[in-house]
Amino acid sequence: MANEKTRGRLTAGDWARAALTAIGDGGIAAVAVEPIAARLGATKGSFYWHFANRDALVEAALRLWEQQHTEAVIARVEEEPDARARIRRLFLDVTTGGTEAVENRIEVALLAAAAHPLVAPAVGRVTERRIAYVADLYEELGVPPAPARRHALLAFTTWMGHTQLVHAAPGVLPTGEDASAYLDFVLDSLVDTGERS
Amino acid sequence: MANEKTRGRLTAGDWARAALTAIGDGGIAAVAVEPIAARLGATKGSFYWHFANRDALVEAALRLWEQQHTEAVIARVEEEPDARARIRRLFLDVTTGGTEAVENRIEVALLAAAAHPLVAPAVGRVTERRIAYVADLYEELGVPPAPARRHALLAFTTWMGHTQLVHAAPGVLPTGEDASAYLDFVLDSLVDTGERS
DNA sequence: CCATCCCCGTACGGTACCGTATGGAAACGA
DNA sequence: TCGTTTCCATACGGTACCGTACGGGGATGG
Repeated sequence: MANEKTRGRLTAGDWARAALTAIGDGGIAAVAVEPIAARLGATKGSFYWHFANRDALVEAALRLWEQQHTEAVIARVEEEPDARARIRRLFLDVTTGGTEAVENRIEVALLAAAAHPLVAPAVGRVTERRIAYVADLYEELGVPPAPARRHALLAFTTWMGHTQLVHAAPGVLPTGEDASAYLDFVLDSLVDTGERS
Repeated sequence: MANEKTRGRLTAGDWARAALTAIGDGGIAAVAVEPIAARLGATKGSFYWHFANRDALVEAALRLWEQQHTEAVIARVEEEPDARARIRRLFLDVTTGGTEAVENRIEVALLAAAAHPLVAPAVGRVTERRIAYVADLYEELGVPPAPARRHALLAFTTWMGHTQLVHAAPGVLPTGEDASAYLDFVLDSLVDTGERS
């Protein structure tokens, strides 16, 4: 499999993508030059021409993640016309993809590495960006800013927890037909913005 | 600091505790014999007398975690007389402890390592055990088994997400007085078992 | 006081990875 | 075609860790 386009020569982007994949497979510790080089069918000689050292590769992978897994998802959700539909879409996008979704594995790995000096700022920015976006969605539903922020925090918390649960113990979640029913149950509890009180 | 009691000689339990601490600090990968030995003021010679290899140490640490961080927490919550109070207590116990809570760091690290062959079964058992316990709490509130299971899943999901958020980006959460207000907001959304529909 | 066993330190070989040095092949402009 | 630049493989030293071998000291029972 490896890399079929640009056969032979590699770009810095190729290395960054491979590093991000490695993060999904084995966490930050799996961003090791020699194993990734082998996976790309190359050697360290190539790597140290494109990057100064291992940390630079980690940074490049994080930039890739920060750009792809935040802005891209938001852009996709923005296609939905209705704000209520966007919230549902946000959860569906993340839930669909199954247990082995690479996206989720990367999320979990980076969350666990939040103490890492290179990871911390990226995770912080992405988290704040996502919560702010969800808060905007609630405001579009007519919720005032302060409660919108609360609802966004709870929705994001639920989203993270769900991702973790799917990743760590998929067996406890409902399967088949019950799966979508449970998802509706969760979404209803999040989209209910307190009309009753 | 190191280990002051049992000065000199070490037990297998000492190694297991140190390994669990290491997991909290740097994940499964941080369970390395020589660094832990240094932290205990000993050498590998001691370790390989008490354990066959590194995997055995990981297993011992996981057994310690599985026992302490599940049954102990449940036992403490069981002290609360009212079921509603128990649910709140469950969240308060986990939230209180601050950002740097060792407990949370271990949770996050193990969740991220759920793909590890030694970690997977432990995480699976603990997860199922916790969800079943929360489902029991909801049933004590008069909720039938099926919806109780759904509510327990959502509550546990929220709990996990909250733990992740506290660990990865504590800055996005409300601080000071708003913190407990937000917590009440979350708890209300979880303890509300659908009386309105 | 001595022998035995428990516990541990030291020394060694092996593996995996980081980073550097250097030569050379492939692409490219003139 | 030829020189130059771009890109990469090989080889090397250094570090951190795993697991084994072995020897010795300290506790303990007689």
